Amino acid sequence: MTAAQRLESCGIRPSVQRLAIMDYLLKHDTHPTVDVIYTDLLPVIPTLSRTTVYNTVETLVAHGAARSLTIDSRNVHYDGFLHQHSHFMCNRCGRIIDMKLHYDVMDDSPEPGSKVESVNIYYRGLCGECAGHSSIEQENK
Amino acid sequence: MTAAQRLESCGIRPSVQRLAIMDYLLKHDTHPTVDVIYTDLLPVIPTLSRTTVYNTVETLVAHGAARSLTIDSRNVHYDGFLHQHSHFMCNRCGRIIDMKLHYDVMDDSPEPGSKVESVNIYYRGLCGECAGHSSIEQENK
DNA sequence: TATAATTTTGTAACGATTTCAATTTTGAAT
DNA sequence: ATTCAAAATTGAAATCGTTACAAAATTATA
Repeated sequence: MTAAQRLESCGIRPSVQRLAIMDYLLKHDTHPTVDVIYTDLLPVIPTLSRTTVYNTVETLVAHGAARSLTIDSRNVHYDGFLHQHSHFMCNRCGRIIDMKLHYDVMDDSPEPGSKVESVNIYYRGLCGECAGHSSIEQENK
Repeated sequence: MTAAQRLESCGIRPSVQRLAIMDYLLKHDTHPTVDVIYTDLLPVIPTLSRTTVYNTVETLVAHGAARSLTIDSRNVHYDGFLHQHSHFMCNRCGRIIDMKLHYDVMDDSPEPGSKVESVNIYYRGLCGECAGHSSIEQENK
């Protein structure tokens, strides 16, 4: 699926910036922050503003074209992969890795009358690379 | 379980501030932010500093006496209830409500060699109270 | 007591995000 | 095409949660 198709199917008007940001999310499974998106796209769109990236990811999430991840209390991360899946965040290097969902999520309500809209599952620990080493200083804490 | 017992069992030295904050977490299932804890305890401990609350909750989490919740991208919330459970955050009023865990969490690894340390599950939607109304302006967004 | 270690405190700094008004771009209607 | 209105982009300033830091206070130990 192209960025144009995703925007179209979510009812979002295309623009150079929106297409570039959507495209970035579709082509990277790294769950970038606003700042990463901004830094990586600046060479491509030299007039790009950080505010535009904030505005755009907000629009994408509001229209269901992307998902925001609040695993990391420091920054919000964004994910353009919409199929149901969970995440693993490495406590040492900070990477967020996709994981398959291994069980059926219940849609039970916390109290009568409430409506569940989304379910988020994430794991924390050490990724394969970081678990291998033993005494490398922590890049993220 | 008293605050003193919790600190003791987690190897944390007691102090007036630590006891008060631990006690606050044990007596409230509201998943307060640092600011809420600070504001509520200030009348009790007039000399309390916000920094102390930050330091203390960090100590509590580091020693396993409390848990931090990163559901809300705005603020970190804290939880003194240690049994395995999940959370529901209302998209309108912002409340975080405890939920039972309805299934076994798999401890499968995202990649070979990685080590899972914790699993977090949270739901978002509208709580019973907010789902009931239809057009009250949003207090939290 | 004296001394060292720990904890608390307040201020300043930091950094992610939001606000806002001006500018630019886009779309629709002439 | 040209004009006008609406929407999107931009950059600067403000906001606000959190962290850093050094001084003051408290506690533990000798």
